[in-house]
Amino acid sequence: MPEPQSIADRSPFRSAEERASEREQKREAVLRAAVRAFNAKSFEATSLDEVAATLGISKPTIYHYLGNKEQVLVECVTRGLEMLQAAAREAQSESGSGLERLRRFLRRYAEINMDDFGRCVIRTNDETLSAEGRRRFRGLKGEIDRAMRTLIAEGVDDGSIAPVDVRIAAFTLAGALNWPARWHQGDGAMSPGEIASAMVDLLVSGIGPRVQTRPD
Amino acid sequence: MPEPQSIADRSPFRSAEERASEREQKREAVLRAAVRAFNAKSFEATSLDEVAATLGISKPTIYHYLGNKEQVLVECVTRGLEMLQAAAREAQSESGSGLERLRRFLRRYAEINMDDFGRCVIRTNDETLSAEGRRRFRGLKGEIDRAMRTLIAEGVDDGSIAPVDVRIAAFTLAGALNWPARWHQGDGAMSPGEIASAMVDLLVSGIGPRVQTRPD
DNA sequence: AAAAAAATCTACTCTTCGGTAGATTGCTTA
DNA sequence: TAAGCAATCTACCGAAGAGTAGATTTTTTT
Repeated sequence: MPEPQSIADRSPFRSAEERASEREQKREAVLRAAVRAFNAKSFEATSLDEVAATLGISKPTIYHYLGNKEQVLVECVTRGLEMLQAAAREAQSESGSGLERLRRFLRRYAEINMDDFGRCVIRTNDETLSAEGRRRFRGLKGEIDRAMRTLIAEGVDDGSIAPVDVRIAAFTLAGALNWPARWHQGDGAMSPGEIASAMVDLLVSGIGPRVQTRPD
Repeated sequence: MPEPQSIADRSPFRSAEERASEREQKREAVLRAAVRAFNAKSFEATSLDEVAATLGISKPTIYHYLGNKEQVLVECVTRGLEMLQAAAREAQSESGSGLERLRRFLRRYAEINMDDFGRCVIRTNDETLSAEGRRRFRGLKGEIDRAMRTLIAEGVDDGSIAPVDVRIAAFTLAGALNWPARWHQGDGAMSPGEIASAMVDLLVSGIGPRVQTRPD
């Protein structure tokens, strides 16, 4: 029994848009495979031959979709940085006390650092990049760092955050929430969201004994 | 005018111990130069030719003192890990509440992570190492991690630390205090000790608003 | 003084890997 | 149907860098 619908769906004659989108999908698949390999070992220790092999293709095919090895990395970190940037902009446009907005941002920040592309941002050190890539990378990271400091400062101003040294606080929070990029494996009992929440709660409350709030 | 004392001091005829110690000094100089280069870029991106050049020697001379490139790295991380191990043992043998002992340990932990060899421990990921080196590396790191968790658990038990999830707390504290290995440069206004203290204080108190302790 | 050992160098080898040339296959378009 | 273009491959080039061979120089020992 013929199935015309099905044949029409997967006709071998693609339209121009379909071809463009297929190309885009392949490009994305290359980036996804590359970022996983970079995260599993390191950018330097990963060869494009290895990345190609995991996709069942050859190295020149990667060059058909991306200019060179550095560009592969730059595209990966750019994806991660754009996620972080979006989170930062969202946090800045929200309502609520400084602490509430910082909390939301930090949770999202931590989650992104457990994503393939987010992990890559953390694990990439800018000395790896060419002058041009380094400029861009630092610029975007700086923007995210400034957003975090602004949120902290606003919380201090409105009293929702203790009067901390903003610079030290930003390093401490970012450091704690960057670290999952090094150990989180995607297995384990807790989801990234649960880990993020637990860590942020701890950073807000501290590990010191809770002050006994006397019932009135 | 002859200076017999000075000639005796720096006689060209060394004793056996002097020769052994000179060899040891040269070996140490190689490790110090290597760890600085590894920290500035990365192990993979640093060639032994570069390391040799900073010492004004040639690559084969490095091989005269150390077996191969991996052994150079292993020696560097071992030095760092031994410092951490010493700090962990000290913390466990001290007196005081769990929180007090944890604080002292964390400050020392953070300081070591701003030292050349400590930074190298943090920046080295075990996938770089051979099976043998990896086993050793993981073993020592695990010991330090267990010590931190034990201190946290003891603090929870004696009430000096809030009833936190020990695993999450260990990841959060370690992550925050590992991060200086990535950004601390040795310049900057604050000393490693000051940075360590400020970060630990923040982690203990949290960034949340301090509960107003009502005067009685 | 001769022999042995230690320290160091120059000049290699061999492998890995980024990147390219150019052929092949097959779809698209005029 | 011919020309053009997209996707992919095999086979290579050249640079970098880990590690070694073996010579040379210096120091130590006998």
